[in-house]
Amino acid sequence: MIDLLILAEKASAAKHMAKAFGGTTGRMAGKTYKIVHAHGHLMAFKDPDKMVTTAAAKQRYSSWTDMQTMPWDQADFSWAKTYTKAYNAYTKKSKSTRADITAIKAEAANAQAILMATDNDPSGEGDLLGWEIINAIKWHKPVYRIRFADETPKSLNKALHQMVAITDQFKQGEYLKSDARSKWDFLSMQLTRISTYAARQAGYRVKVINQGRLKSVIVLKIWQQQQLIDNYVKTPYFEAKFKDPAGHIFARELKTDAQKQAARFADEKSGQTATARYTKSPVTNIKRVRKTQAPGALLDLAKLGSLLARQGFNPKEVLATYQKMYEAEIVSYPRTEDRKITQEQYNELLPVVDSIAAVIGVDQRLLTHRTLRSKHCASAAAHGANRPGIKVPQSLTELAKYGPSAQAIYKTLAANYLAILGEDYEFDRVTAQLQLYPTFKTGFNVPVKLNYKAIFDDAEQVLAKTKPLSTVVGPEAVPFMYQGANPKPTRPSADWIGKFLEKHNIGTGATRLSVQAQLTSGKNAFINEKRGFYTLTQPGTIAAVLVRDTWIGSPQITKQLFDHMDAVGQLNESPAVVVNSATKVVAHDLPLILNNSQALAQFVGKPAPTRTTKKYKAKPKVKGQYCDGQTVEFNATWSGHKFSAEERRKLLQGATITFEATSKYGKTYTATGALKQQTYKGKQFWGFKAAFGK
DNA sequence: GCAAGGTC
Repeated sequence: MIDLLILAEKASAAKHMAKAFGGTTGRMAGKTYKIVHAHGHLMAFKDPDKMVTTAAAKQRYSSWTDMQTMPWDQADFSWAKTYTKAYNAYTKKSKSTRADITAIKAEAANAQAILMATDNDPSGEGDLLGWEIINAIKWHKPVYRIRFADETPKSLNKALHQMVAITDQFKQGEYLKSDARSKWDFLSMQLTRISTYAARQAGYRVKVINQGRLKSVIVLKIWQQQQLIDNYVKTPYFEAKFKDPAGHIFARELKTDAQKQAARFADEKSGQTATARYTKSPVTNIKRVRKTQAPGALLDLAKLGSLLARQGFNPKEVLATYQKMYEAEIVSYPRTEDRKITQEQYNELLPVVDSIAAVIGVDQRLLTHRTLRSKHCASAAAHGANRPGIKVPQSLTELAKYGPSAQAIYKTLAANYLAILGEDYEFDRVTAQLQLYPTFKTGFNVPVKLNYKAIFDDAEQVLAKTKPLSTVVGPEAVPFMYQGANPKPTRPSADWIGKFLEKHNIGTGATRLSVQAQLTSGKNAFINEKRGFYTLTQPGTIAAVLVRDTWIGSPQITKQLFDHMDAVGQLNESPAVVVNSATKVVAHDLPLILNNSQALAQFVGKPAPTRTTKKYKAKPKVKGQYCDGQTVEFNATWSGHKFSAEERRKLLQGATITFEATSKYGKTYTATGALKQQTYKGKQFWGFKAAFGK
């Protein structure tokens, strides 16, 4: 018997704990222990029709076509969970998690208590997956919880001394809120059924039109942006500005629409007239101020994905390659939420920063900033921002075995990390104005010392390829007519969607990239991706048009969900209120989606005419009363033979008949048989059944 | 056939 069975979320966490506590089994703080681990969620909700008991309910919750069955009544559901299938990328096989549960159960049989040491995610997901396992093994003895700031030995040992008892899961806010979240998302599946039905009703032969609070928002946002681009009309304007001999532009700062209207003219002539009112003016009030800028935030996976998209790597490949590099401990944990690191994580990496620099060809003399800036420092960061691992590769070429993007991943990730060891970028801010017209101003930056920017330049993409202007301003500037235009809307891209999702706090670091990978791959892809730029496919356009003006397509829905989840987490609100709100969304969106299907023809073109192949042609039927009294319907023709009135009468009497049939190869043969109730693909039907072999 | 959230 051991005192504590320590349950870690995943293999890497278990490994770090073994390192911190002195082995997979052992004794620490006067207690014997053993470490086991899951791999994320081992349990998931059963299908809707498997969570209800009566035959009528089972029928209701399996329907994809009867809109009267929705919204679902969540009170009908048992919310029972079952094992999931875990996909192994190496064996390319899916395996049930049943074996993992059995193994943990066997270990628990020898333990006095379980210590839940899963991740401490802000969403409570670690608590949810921990309880799923504890419930699945039917554990009724004490449960303790630790929450660690990161997985370094120091933090893990510190957490161990702050162990708390959490024996009642229904009083634990973290569990309650993530449980409510998972039920909310589960109920949102109805919107996929509704959308699929709506598209088919409108005549589109679609597979599945997926909807959810990530998918719908992404697809709708891309569609709306595409509409803006399609409807964009370039409207030129003409405005008076000044230019000095070096080419610096002096202009008025136009903030409000009124200011813009007063200074900009739609026709060239008015622009010329306005410009002609000005004369050459001396430049005055030239100021040079030395300024500094600290390195930017560290990367998360979505940001890394979008940086690499510009180099032609797709999210799916980047995810897979990163995962392999993580398993080899060359890079840190991929699915992190963190954009910061703890002091411990910083200290851990410090001894190897010079060798990392050598591998990616960064000048080690630039790495002089050996304290962690507060802007990059978090008091708790379970995994910390995406960064290089403690294991440093010998060279970049050695990384090629992990995948096409491996070298690019390491170079980008390492350079971004090393930048925080560089000194602040130094530049001069130069400003000046015109003596005669002081509202006309200019301003630009002159680099003094690149410092961290020589390691990783976060603003790289913004820099134009034009030659920088001379830093000499003035001594005078002449008026000229500037021709501008209203800006063209940005093309949807991985980067752009990433920023949008982050702004609205939709999805987590892990799901933001994985849902984009999902939407851009497979036969039923909703998004075409090319070098990071997005366009919608036909099913993608259908999905978007269907959720116009709906709640599921609005980023506000996630905001509301999260606000309510926080209240549940604080035990200030009943979880049922959160779950109920999903039903309200379905009730609100159902008629809108059905109505939106009428707009499909306008935006995605008319559906292709239905194929009239033999396979889909309805066969003529015969109806009558069978000898047992029930009314039956069966095909009027069987294997090229049309039953005569006499044969039909006999068949309904239950008699055996014999006739000449024609095979599909044109050969005639004698068939003997009777009318029978049969099953085809799980569906029952009545029809002639030949007694072959006679 | 359905979600989003973990995981490999």
